[in-house]
Amino acid sequence: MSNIRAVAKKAGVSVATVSRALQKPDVVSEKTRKKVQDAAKEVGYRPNMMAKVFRSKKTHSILALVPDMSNPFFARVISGIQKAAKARGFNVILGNTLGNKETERDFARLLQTSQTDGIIQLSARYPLETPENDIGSPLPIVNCCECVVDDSMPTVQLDNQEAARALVNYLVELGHKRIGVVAGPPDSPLTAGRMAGYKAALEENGLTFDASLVTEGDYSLEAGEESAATLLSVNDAPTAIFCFNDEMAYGAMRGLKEKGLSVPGEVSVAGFDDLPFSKYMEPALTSVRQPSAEFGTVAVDMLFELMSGSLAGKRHRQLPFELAIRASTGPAKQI
Amino acid sequence: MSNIRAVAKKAGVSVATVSRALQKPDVVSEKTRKKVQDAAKEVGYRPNMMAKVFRSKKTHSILALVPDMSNPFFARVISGIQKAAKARGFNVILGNTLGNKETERDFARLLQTSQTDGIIQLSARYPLETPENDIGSPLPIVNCCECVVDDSMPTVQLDNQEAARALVNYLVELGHKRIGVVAGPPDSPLTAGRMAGYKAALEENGLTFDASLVTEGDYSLEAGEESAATLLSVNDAPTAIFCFNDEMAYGAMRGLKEKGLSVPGEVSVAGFDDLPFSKYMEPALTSVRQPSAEFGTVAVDMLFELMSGSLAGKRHRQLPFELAIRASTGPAKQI
DNA sequence: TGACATAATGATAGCGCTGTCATTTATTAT
DNA sequence: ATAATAAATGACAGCGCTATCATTATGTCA
Repeated sequence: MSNIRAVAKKAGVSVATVSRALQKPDVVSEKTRKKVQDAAKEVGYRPNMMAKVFRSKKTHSILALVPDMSNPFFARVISGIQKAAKARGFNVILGNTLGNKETERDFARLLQTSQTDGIIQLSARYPLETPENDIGSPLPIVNCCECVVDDSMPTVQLDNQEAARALVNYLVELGHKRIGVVAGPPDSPLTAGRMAGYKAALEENGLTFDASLVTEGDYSLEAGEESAATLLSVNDAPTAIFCFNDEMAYGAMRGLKEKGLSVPGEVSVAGFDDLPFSKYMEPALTSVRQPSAEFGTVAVDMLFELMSGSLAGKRHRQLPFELAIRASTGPAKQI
Repeated sequence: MSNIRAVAKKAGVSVATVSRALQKPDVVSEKTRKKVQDAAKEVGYRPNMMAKVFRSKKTHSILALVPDMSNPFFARVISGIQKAAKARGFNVILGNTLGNKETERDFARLLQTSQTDGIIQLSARYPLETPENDIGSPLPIVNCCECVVDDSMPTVQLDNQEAARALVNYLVELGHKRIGVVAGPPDSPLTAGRMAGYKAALEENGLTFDASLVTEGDYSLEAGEESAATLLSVNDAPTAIFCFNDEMAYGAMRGLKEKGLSVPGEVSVAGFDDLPFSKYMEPALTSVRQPSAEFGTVAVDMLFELMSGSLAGKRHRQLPFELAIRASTGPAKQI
């Protein structure tokens, strides 16, 4: 593999000039630039990026930490991240943690061993919280989509509470008084935010919170199906079910139909995320739209500001949600 | 940031010994190994991976080239790739090409500039085919899921032709004589393979091929919807529609319902991929199951064999498909 | 015990590149 | 034309690590 020295020799200049001609073309004369470029082409020069990275201490790559790649919502966010990163000449390393704490830390170590310049994490847990990992200085990490407890971490998020509140308010307007919830994992701040919105909406409409109407799911299709069954077995079963993501809503719809209940005739179902599929479900799913790809873009923007030290006061950005009202929700069945 | 020299000093040994103690623990005495490990911990040593990579010329990363991350099928394959790579201590760099030729080449260049050890590509086009990129020696690339024309490239694939044939045969058994197709992009070998299977099945059942029953789609939900409309407008419209992926099948089902046609009562619909969603559609979608995660695993296995030079004779591996018969297909409507 | 093989360690070059500083060349002002 | 300034280039150290080879310590056997 030809190296920078071969080019220098061919072009009759020093290696430093070659490096300059290729990296910062504006500081060399047009004549030598041309000379170097020709020589590079002639000897088939391919810069060894690893040497460059090693020397310059910039990897030009960011790590995307995600609990589950096959989750379509995350896939879309990552797609946004990748596009934005590429536009800046950065690569994206994929860290699929499967929710595993150890794996998260393994990946986070990439940052500490200078294999990546920054991290965008799509989960709640701060991956570097062990004392062993505490190296004092703030690391370039941006949290995306999740609520985080640590206020100092830069975040891009939805106002989950407000979104949940809006959706539940809409269900109440339709006449629903018993609204079931298929929530996310109980320890997640995101779950907490949406639950808070749910409760707020109940309260402002004079409805009492009933813990038996709340189930927990892991965001999978199966979880939705099981939760629907659970909710139906409750005394005075709900006439509407609010799932904390669309996949669980799909599962719930299936569960309801298996019990012979029509959606939305007998039970309304709503989701969260508004995946592209949701429009195509039968009936089409009511959901809260999250600007998935934009999450990625904004997160990348923030990470770059953070890395360049120019992250202005606003460490927390909020993207707007939107209610996507479709056919899976309808007037409450009169009892 | 403490480096290897600091550790050496602390442990009272040479840097070479530190390197050995940490990289190949079995060649140093137990005593010094312990000494070095303690010293490393004490000074908070974090090896600079980039220096290591630079020196050893091994990046321990592979690139996954994929046309569209948000395609759930690809997302699952990548998930498999990532898991398998991680098990071998390798990272996965994500290359979302959006089908763009230039972008593909940009990413492929990572290999040539020693930023990655190998590539797994999930698209058909050979990314390094320009003369500029031709550096003679065979590069460590494995093709996954796609059919490739170039016989020398190692591949993991489904027998797409056989799978399509099996599915169409099944539709014929149900009594369908006019079977529409929503195919993939016309230039894709994968499309060609499945089309060949479709035609073969028609032929062996004494049915004549009718080009007006074939539409092309880009694997999107929308394409399926539009294609369904197109197929319905044909003279003597099909009683069954075979889509080359599940997403288009979802779209087709929606399109049919919009025209007031019942599935499978009036028109049967089948897909390809068998995404987890398909079981949850209403009606549940008949499809060809592809072992998505296993694709990733096997591709990684092959890539490692290729990189270590131990790839045995079999450069083409085939994974088994399975028909997932569900409610979206039924007996042909009698005319 | 001495001769030899083997295991463990040390000394050091250098991977390919970039950043710094010194030097040369071109440009402008006087 | 000369001095002062700016632009362009060259020389070279060294990033942190690993690979190689030389050296020393340890073990084995007659």
